[in-house]
Amino acid sequence: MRKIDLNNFQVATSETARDINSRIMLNLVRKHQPISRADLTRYSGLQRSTVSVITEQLISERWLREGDMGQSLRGRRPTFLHLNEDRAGFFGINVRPFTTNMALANLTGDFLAQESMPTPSSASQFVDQIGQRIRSLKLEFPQMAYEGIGVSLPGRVDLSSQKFIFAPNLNWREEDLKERLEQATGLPVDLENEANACALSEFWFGHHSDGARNLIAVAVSEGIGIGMVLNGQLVRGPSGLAGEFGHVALSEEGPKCGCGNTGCWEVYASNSAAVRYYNDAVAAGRNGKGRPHVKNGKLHLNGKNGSNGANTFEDVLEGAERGDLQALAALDRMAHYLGTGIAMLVTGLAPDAIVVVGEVTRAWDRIEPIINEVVKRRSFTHATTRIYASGPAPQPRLRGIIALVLQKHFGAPVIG
Amino acid sequence: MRKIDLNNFQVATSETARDINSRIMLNLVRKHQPISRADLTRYSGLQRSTVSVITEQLISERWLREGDMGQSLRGRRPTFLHLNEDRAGFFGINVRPFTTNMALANLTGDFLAQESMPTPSSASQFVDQIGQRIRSLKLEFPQMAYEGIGVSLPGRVDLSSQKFIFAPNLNWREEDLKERLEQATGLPVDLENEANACALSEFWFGHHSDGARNLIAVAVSEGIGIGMVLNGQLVRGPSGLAGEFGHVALSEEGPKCGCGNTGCWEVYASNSAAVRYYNDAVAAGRNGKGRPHVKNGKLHLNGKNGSNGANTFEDVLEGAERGDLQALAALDRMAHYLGTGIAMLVTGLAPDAIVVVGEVTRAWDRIEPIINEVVKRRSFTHATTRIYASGPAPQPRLRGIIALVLQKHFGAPVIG
DNA sequence: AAGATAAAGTTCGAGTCACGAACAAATCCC
DNA sequence: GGGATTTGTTCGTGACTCGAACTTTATCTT
Repeated sequence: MRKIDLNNFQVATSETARDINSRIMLNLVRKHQPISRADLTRYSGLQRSTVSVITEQLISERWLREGDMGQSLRGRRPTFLHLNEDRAGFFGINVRPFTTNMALANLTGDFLAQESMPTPSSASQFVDQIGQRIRSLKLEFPQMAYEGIGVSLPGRVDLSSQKFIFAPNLNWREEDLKERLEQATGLPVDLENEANACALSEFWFGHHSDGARNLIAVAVSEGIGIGMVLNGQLVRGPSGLAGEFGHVALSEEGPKCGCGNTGCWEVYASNSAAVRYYNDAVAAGRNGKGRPHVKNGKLHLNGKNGSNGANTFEDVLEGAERGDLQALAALDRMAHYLGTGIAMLVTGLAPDAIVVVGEVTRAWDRIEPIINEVVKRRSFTHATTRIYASGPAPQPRLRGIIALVLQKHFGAPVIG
Repeated sequence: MRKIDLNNFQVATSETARDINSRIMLNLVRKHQPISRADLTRYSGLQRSTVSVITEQLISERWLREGDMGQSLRGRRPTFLHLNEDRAGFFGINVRPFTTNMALANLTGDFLAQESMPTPSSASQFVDQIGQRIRSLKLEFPQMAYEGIGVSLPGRVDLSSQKFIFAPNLNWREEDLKERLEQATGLPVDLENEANACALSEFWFGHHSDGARNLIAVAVSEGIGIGMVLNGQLVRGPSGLAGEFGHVALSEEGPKCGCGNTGCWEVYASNSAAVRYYNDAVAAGRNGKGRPHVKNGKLHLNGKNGSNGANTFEDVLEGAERGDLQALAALDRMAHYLGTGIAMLVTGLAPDAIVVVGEVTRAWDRIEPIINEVVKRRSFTHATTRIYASGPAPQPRLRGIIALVLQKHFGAPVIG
């Protein structure tokens, strides 16, 4: 039950009922297509007449289209309805520190086109380049009705100003990206944190989560970001800062983190942490020791990510695939701490599922049992959260940011 | 934006709009009463005619009543509307390990009667005794229309079966309390975890949280329970287990907790923990030492809560009020760890506010600065969460469980 | 082959609802 | 007392869902 927000509510008009029921129809078609009007009445509980009128309207607005006839044991054969794949173009843009991906998707969430480019060094250049690509894609697919743009960012987006803040790995200035991109393209733009995008992707496209309304995405890269869908809604907190579990301390003591705190989860379990473990082990190996440096009971931090030894997380992963013992040990250690943090999420939020996203899932076979063991040992035993690597969808962030824009048409209208 | 739950949704009928708008009216009256119809049209954006019809209906159903005339600078004077205090009796029952409180509240949430009794030793006796008291209260207030019963429990309630599970401090068997109480009283019954009740109390009755839609309650007693309101909704997780942050480990090593894990937050920061600190200090004092027992780097656990020295948390609080240094040290230590856990919540969920509930708030002046210092140092600095002790409301659990039942009439109808 | 049966889908009148204009009531100012 | 102003009500209109009746298109039975 939701409390009505008296600072920001919507009264119901005579069109509200149609609004709600159209959304329900769209969702039923999305889930069950191809589906007949008769089945829609059965699933929805609405009257046949009402379903007829609503679908007629959705067809005339090109959200739905009629397809083939279905079979029936006796009586008139049903006409199948489908989502209209030609309608509604959504652009999704996934900005990562070095690479930016872009896709054009239709109503069903399928990608019609996909592009990749080096991430520009400033927001201005980004707006220019994206604007240009969108214009040329629009020319390439002239029959689409374009609906909006979603941008996934490696940082948090302030909810009220829609400016993005905190992109430690992106050297853009805090700018009004949303408005500038809207002006450049003439389309509505939504910015979102990448972990939130991953959570949305699982929520809207993950078939396993059929009835799951509480999902958490753990986006592991240079840091760790958490995206939460609870009660079927993205949890962003009052200003968009919710989800920084990556900066929760796993122990009172511990290595210093860039955020000012010490012992943050992401200092132990991010890609950078694995690189550090690996470099330390390699260095220690050269010194004739078998263990990483430890000074007064604390981990020894070798400056910034992988600066010592110049290894990258890619190197660690490749090493592990080759069977390099030091790389495997680094990964195992990372997995152990991933498990520790995930145990915290399982205990505190008891979601249906937790999805791990990031390069590290390439080594999922290796790390999964470690994570499971730690979670089993260190979490509240009654929760039955499933933990898995982000599915076969190649680009969770990109699909998630598409889900964000799709939501506007498939989500329940906010009333009351 | 909410995704429509296709396993469990509600279509809109012709009455849906009225449903929604009535709720909005009720909420506006609740917030602004006394208020005129004219002001309701201004706040709501509905037409004067619509407001007239809706209020007339709400008055005929006795939700609202007309009151005095208001003033106006010119023109006809407005008729004030109020919530009808005589309508709608809600029973709230707060079950704690030793004492059970009960209250009868009206639409405005004011208590008309309040009772207290020792907590029965079994659920059967509980149902019998409560049934009897409710029958006699109904006779005492015959004009009320009774709407429901809410029960706050020191444990978690399974969402699907509505059985309560996990009441480590309550020796009742896992039983179908809900149905039995409904049969005994003829009223709908809702069970809820006490921390969730506290969160609801703050959300519905805390005037400070005017626009706050993300609140967390930290209920500190023998253990630590967390109740979360995020996006204006209680977060219970798929089966009602969300909120067990009390069993998140603050460090890899640490004292064993009853849950099986080690180093749980509540082992460090609950009332029982403070008693343990105090008893250890007293024992150490007798041994001529000034510090608690420590064995191989771990805290020394003296059996169960306060068994050594037979002190209670009440003793610690009284000791602190008298200025007993050992009691003050125990409290300070508890406060430190309360801060550590709260920092986790601030970092991970960045709510508008965190409310601390429990006996420990009697020493709030002492512990607040300690908590604030730890939170400031150990949480993500960008969040602006306010932390305070549960307000002057004498019985947060009781008010919260009333809020739970009130929600049914003031919450937004679930559509789509 | 004709009629019965059944399922899909449409049409239409009735009831509910919010809207908005017109109207009635109450009060102040000059 | 008359105009201005604000509150609150009445009533016709259009949007919506409902449900019954009806049409269309099949299969099954005899």
